[in-house]
Formats: sequence, C-alpha cells, structure tokens
Amino acid sequence: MTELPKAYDPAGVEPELYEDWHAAGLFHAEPDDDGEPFSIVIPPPNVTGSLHVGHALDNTIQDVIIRRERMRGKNAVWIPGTDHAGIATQNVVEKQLADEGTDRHALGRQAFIDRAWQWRVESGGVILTQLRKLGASADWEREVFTFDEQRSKAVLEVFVRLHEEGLIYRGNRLINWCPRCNTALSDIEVEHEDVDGKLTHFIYPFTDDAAAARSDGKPAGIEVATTRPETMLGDTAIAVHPDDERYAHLIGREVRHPFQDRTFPIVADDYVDPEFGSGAVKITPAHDPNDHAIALRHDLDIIDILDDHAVTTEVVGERFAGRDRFDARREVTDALREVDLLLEVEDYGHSVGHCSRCGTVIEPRLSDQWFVAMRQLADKAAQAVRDGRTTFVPESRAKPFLEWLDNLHDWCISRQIWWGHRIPAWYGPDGEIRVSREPIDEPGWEQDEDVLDTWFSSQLWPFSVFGWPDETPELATWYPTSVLVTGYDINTFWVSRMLMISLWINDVVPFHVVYNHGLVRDEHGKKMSKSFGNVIDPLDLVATYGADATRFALLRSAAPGTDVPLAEEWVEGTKRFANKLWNAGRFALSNLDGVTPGDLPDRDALALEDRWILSRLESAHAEVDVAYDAYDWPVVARGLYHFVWDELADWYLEAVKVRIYGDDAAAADTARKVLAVVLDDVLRLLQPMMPFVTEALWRALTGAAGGTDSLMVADWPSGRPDDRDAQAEADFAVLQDLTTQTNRFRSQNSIPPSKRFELTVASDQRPLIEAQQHLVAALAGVSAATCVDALEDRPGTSTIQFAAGQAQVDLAGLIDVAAELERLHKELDNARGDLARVEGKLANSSFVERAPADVVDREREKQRDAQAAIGQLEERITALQAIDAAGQA
RNA sequence: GGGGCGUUAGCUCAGUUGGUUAGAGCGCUUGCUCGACACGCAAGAGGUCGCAGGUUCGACUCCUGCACGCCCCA
Repeated sequence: MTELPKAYDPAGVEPELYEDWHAAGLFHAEPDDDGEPFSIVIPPPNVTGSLHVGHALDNTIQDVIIRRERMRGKNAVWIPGTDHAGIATQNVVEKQLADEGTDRHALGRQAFIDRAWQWRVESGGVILTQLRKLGASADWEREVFTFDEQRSKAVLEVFVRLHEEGLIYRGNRLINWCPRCNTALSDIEVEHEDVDGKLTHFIYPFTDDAAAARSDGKPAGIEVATTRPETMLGDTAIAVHPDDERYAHLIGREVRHPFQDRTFPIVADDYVDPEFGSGAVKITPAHDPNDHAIALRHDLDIIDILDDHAVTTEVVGERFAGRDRFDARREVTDALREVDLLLEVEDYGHSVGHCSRCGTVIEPRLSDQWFVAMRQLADKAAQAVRDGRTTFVPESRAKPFLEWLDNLHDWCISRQIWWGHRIPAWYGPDGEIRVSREPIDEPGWEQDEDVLDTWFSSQLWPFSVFGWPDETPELATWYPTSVLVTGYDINTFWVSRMLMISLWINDVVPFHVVYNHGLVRDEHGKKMSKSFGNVIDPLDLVATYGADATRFALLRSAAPGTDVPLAEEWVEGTKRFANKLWNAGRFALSNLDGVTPGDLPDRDALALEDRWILSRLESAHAEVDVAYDAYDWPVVARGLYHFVWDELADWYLEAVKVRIYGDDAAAADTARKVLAVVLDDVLRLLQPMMPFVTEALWRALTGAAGGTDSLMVADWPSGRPDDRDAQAEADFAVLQDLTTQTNRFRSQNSIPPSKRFELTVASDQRPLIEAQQHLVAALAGVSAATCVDALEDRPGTSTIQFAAGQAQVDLAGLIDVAAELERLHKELDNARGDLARVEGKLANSSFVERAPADVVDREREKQRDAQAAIGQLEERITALQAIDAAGQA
C-alpha cells in the first residue's frame, strides 16, 4: 500500500484517474450491455461556447445521475454533443471575415460554409473538452453534432413529413426581425426589456373639416399616442373601441395623412383599450402584430416602410426616406411640430423587444417565412404532461409550462443566414413550391436561400442522437431517454419543442422526467455578469480546489428548481471536506494492517461503537438513497457530509483507536473490519458527487488495480436494514453526552485538553458506563471514569450534569472557582427559564384538556427534569460558594 | 396590467402531516500542535422566523391583507 500525502491534492490524482476511466472504457455503453437501459442526452451547448458555471452545474448533475445509475447496474449512457448555433456561429465567422476586410457575400455561400466548418473543427466545441476536467463521464465515442450528416438527415425527414401533414407552411406574416443579424427570429428569441422611452401624442386631422380648429388653435382631428412616431409613415387607419361614446360619431370618417397624399378611415375594433391614452389608436399594419390583426379584420392597406436594415424606404416620401428608424423617429416628431399637430411628448417607461443574440431592438416586420403550426403539437405535449407521462422536478414547473403551451403561436422557422440546415423547398418558374427529400435539379427551379432555426434540429436531439430516422439498436434501447437535466429558463425554448416533436413524430415522450435546476448566481443572489465582475470560471475552481470540491459546492446549493448561489470561499469549504475524507482514509489505511472491506464480523463480536456507526451508516444510506431518487442534491450532500465529518471522523475514528491501539488482537481485528466496511460504503455513496477523491481512496483501501477494477463500476450499496440498532444509538448517545458535557466543563473552566482528571459517575446508566469505561476515558479525555451508586457530598468537588446522571470532579488545582460559579449561575437561569415556560403551558387548562395526552405527558416530564436540574444546580452553587469562601478566608 | 416564486442568525440556505430549547455551512469570539487532518480539535456569541390580522389549547408551519424583492407573460 502506497503512502498517501498528508493533504489531499486534487491536481495530483484527477487527470490520471480520468484518463484511466476513459482508457478502460468505463464511460462507454453498448445497447446489448447488461442492465436496464438508462439514458441522458446532454443539452447540447453552443459550439461557439466555452464552459461557464451554469454548464458546470448542469453537467455535474447529469454526471451524478449517470454515475449512480451505472453503479446500480443499469445500462447507462450519457450522450454528449454540441449545437451548431446558427446565428451565433455565423456571427463568429462573419466577425473573422470583417477583420480580414471581407464579408460573406464576397466569399460566396459555399466558401462561407466551408469556412464555418473549418472554424468548428479547429475551435468549436472546446466546451466538451472542458467538461472532462469536471469529471464528466459522458460516452465520448458517441459525440454528435446537430449539423452532422445523420442529424441533418433527421432534420430533412421531419421537415418533409410536417410539410406533408400540412403543419409546415409558408406565409406572409408579421415576424420579429433583427436589423443587425438580418434575419427573422422566433418569439422566444426576443427578450423584452423595460426602457425609458417617450410617448408622443399628436393629431390626425379630419379630411372633411379641414378649416375648423380645436380650442387650442390646432387643426381639428383625432388624437393618438405612440412610442414609435416613425411608424405613422405607414399608418393606414385609426381604431377606436366600438362602445366608446366619445368616438361613436366619428366611426367611418376619414383622416388625412399630414405628410403623404392619402387619407384613411377611423374604424371600430374590440381590441382597442378605451382607457389607454386618448382611446384612439393609430394602426400600422406592417409594423405591429396587433395592428396587423386589425388590418386583416378591416381589410386595411398594409404599407411596409422599412428595409432589411430598418432604414425607411421610398414609400415614406422624400423628406423621410433613407433614414435609420431612430433617425426617422426624430424627424417625424420635428415635422409634426412644424405643422402644429404635435400635442405632447411625455416620458414613458415601456417594454421593448431585443434580439437575444445581439441586443438590437427588434422590428416587427411583414415577411415571407416558413412556419410550423403549433396548436396540434402543443395539445399533444400538454396532454402528455397532464397524464404524467413526463413529469417535472420540481412539480411546480409543470403549471407555467402548460400555460405557456396553451398560448403558443406558430413558430417562424426560417432564418436568413447561411450556417444551418437549408430549407428543402424549391421554387419553380411559375411560382410553384415543392418540398422534397431529394434535391430538385430541374431547369428553372431554385432552392430556398434560407436555413432553419437551430432549435428545429435540436428539438430532434433525444432521438436524432441515436440515429433516427434509421432504426438503430441505440434507438431501440435508449429512447425514450430517462431524464433531461436543464435550467427552468430553457423549458419554453427547448424542452417544449422536444416534447412536442417527439410525441408527434414517434408518439412517445422524449424523456420521462424533466429535472429543472436554477441559475447559478453569486453569493448575494446576483446574476453573474462580466459588467458586475462577479463571474466565476469553473475551470479556475477546478484548478484551485479540485473537481470534487467544485462539484460538491454546486450540488450542495442546488435544490430542484431554485437558483444556486455560489462563492469561491464556499468551494474552499468543500475542499476541506474532501481533505477530511482523505484523512479519514489515511487514518484507516495506516491502521487497517492489511484488512480490506469484506464480511462484517459476527454481530456479537461487535463493540458498541461498531453497532452505533453501522446503525448511523444505514440511516444515512437510506436518507441519501431517497434524496438521490428525488434529485435533492443538497440533502444528499448534507447527509453524507454530516455522516463523514460529524459521526465517522469525530466519533467513530476516535472510539476505534481504543481497540486498534490496544492489546486485544481480536478486538482490534473486529474494529478494522468494521472500519473497512464503513469506509467502503461511504465512498460508494459519495462516488457520484465526488468521483476522484473517492476513487483514489477506494483503490488504496481495496487494493483495486484500476482500469475496469474501479469504484466507478462497483456495486451501489444495497443497505443492511438489520444494522439499525436503536439500543446502540441510545447507548452511544449517553457516552456522547457525557463527553460533550465534560468538554464543556473543561472549556468553561479553562482546563487544557491535555490535563487529565478523574470522573466519579453516578448514573441510571451505570451498567453501560461501567462496561464502556475505557471508551468514556478515551472520548472524554479523562484518566478514569469510576461508577458509584450515589455521589458523596464532598467539599472541593464540582459536578458535571449530563442527561443520564452526574459526574463528580475533584477541583483541587483544576479550576477557577469564580468562573465555574458564573457558569453554574448561567445554567441555573436557563433551567429556570425552561421551567417557567413549561409551567406556563401546564397552567393553561385548555392545553391540558385538549392537547393529546402524549404531548401533555412530555411537558410534565420536561417539568420534572427542569425541577431536578434546578435543585442540583442550587446545591452545587452552594457547595462552590463554600469553597470560594474558604479559599478567600 | 395578468400570473408565479420568495422574505428564518452578519452572509447563503434547511426546517416532513401545526407541539423541537428554530438548525447547517461560511464568517465572528475564546482556548488548544492529544500518534488521520491547523484544509484541524474543543467551546461559545448571534434569530420578537418581513409586517398586520385571523383560525387553534398551541403558528416559522394553515388562512386573509399589506410591504419589499425576483422571475415569466402582456
């Protein structure tokens, strides 16, 4: 057995162990391997991304789940891969081109795509390499990419099928347009943000009463208000609510556009909120979704005033044409003022949509795009959730998810970029459109220039990763997948789409469980961002504290569905835990004398502390298993932390030293055997969370050779329910209590730990304490613990109170009498407080009459205990005061 | 404006079906190199459980309202 260093050094063991696991093929699974199938697909990170702390959390959780299931004998596979991230990747490559003084149009479509592929091969997907540093046990041989050949095949197949079924259609509709990325976006790629804007009020003058004026001298007309004055250049109506009496007489009248030679009507529509502004709304059908809907209902003209870059076109007239939309906004406001139609410009806070990729303000725009009709898909998904075929952890996430599904609009899937799956649609000479699995290579036919939204391919992930549409053994074995691990913020983006398409295409849910974690934040709950300077790099954490400490720190705060606060110093804390475990292992290794984990000794050979630790272990094991099943990582982490530190290390290791360092060889052997088994079990239970330190210790403890002889694939502990031993726990608690009270006495009287003294004990647990004298002496650090029937009232002594009795200490040369008196008075105050509280309760006749009998009995017992404690404390104080007086005399 | 979540020690969080002396980690104070560990050991200080009502013999826990904070949607 090799000598272990005094402090755990993660950097010294992690890379080697990881390489060993990998080389032994422990991450890899085959469909025909033994065991019930269990599968997880990674939420594919953007190929442009690098590992941030959110990925670290998400993937640590997946790794914990997969590692435990692997130990439980499942045929467990974790599929890694990346997402081609259409717009993001295109932006990266376009930026490179810009640096080189060129652009994609100069390069041409095919050369651009080649260039993007080259980038992806050379620099893309570093994130998957970084995941290895965290210990991720993904099946790297199965890495896939949303834009690789097989995944592209799946995309083509699904597109064509949905089109055949009439669920994919081409339409001229109002979509979200990013003037910077120059592409359409879906609703969920738009982020709404509150901004301080202006609300501009102005007048549209009537056509048929041009001469009349308002009381303020301005032309007669109808007042409207808008946050986007420039859109008035495309207005084609004014709408009022049909029940609004103020405007009833105006419905059907015409107004005149002040800057263009046209007029348009005042219409009535239920959509209008009479309470807002003047109650009359200007209608710009080409640039507002609600206005567009009104335009369709009233058959209004639709005038598009902006080009791809959100610059005004010729249709707006000479004065306003060729301007950026914000420029046009100012110009229109000025112009309105000039013609005396401007009423007011007030400050106005409102919500504005921004491109989630580049932050540019979105422009609603009328455009020819491809859409997926979502209603039927959404209904099927909602039904699956309602039926419990897919459940959410925590459950509370299901409700908002269902509400979102109920309000889903059709999905715009075409993107005006080059990096992505090209839409398999061809346009014929006479305007005919054909969607086809095979390229149409006929004269006059051109393929659609656009590509599909990246989410269109990532929605297929749970089955495309297994080779769908081909019928593969992988697909048959591992699909549907077991659990999907992702942040709740992704439920609408991605989870919903996987659920919908999987049910539609294959009639099965893609995963049985959606586990939602929260967002990682800093220690004050703030979002991590570069501008705040509070970003933590998980790779820095791994380098400084080790992968285990990084993982454990994240898991410890990661309750299902809640955000995860993280501070570097907390990781330092979990590194100390790794070190504690390491040293418990070191102690064992240097004392096991060749004993390795095996069968436990006969029950009647066990010492009290053996039965106690085995009982506690069984309890911890049960608790941890339940919590693992519930994905409740903080409870797992706390349970194991508490067992290792507060029970195994603090008590059992101390207790076991008596036998290991003692003369009785048989007793020492029993101690070693129990210690070996307890450590073995706890290392197994911790392996999913802290794979490295546990593996290193386990190999040292068992002599395992590594390779396939690894803790990673050792059996998950099945538990030993018979080890539950309430008597041993109760008995050991007596010794712990006596020890703790002795320590307290020592500390409060400033007696150095090294100073030994003798305890004379009177206790109703006399047989127990007498039998365990050696153990009491070792734990409490006293020279002896002698039992008597009753304590003599001797001067010059003090009494340590513990739950099962008293221990007398000879004070000569040991303590500071004044300090001890102070301590006793404090205890007396506490005891009197307890008594008063209990007696208050018992004096309440309705409590005594109406509370359950056992509750009342418990209070009576507390009363007796408090009374006894007070009596004893008073006696001790009197005795000490006598010594004090004698000393001073 | 609609909906959801949260408010417990200096900080971050636990608190099962209402009955505990309300807990943990970090931080803080004091004392300790006793043959695994100073990345440690021992002891300790610190909370009117956001506010106001209500139900109950009894409320951190259940109900109502309010305040503050965060998130989603419009």
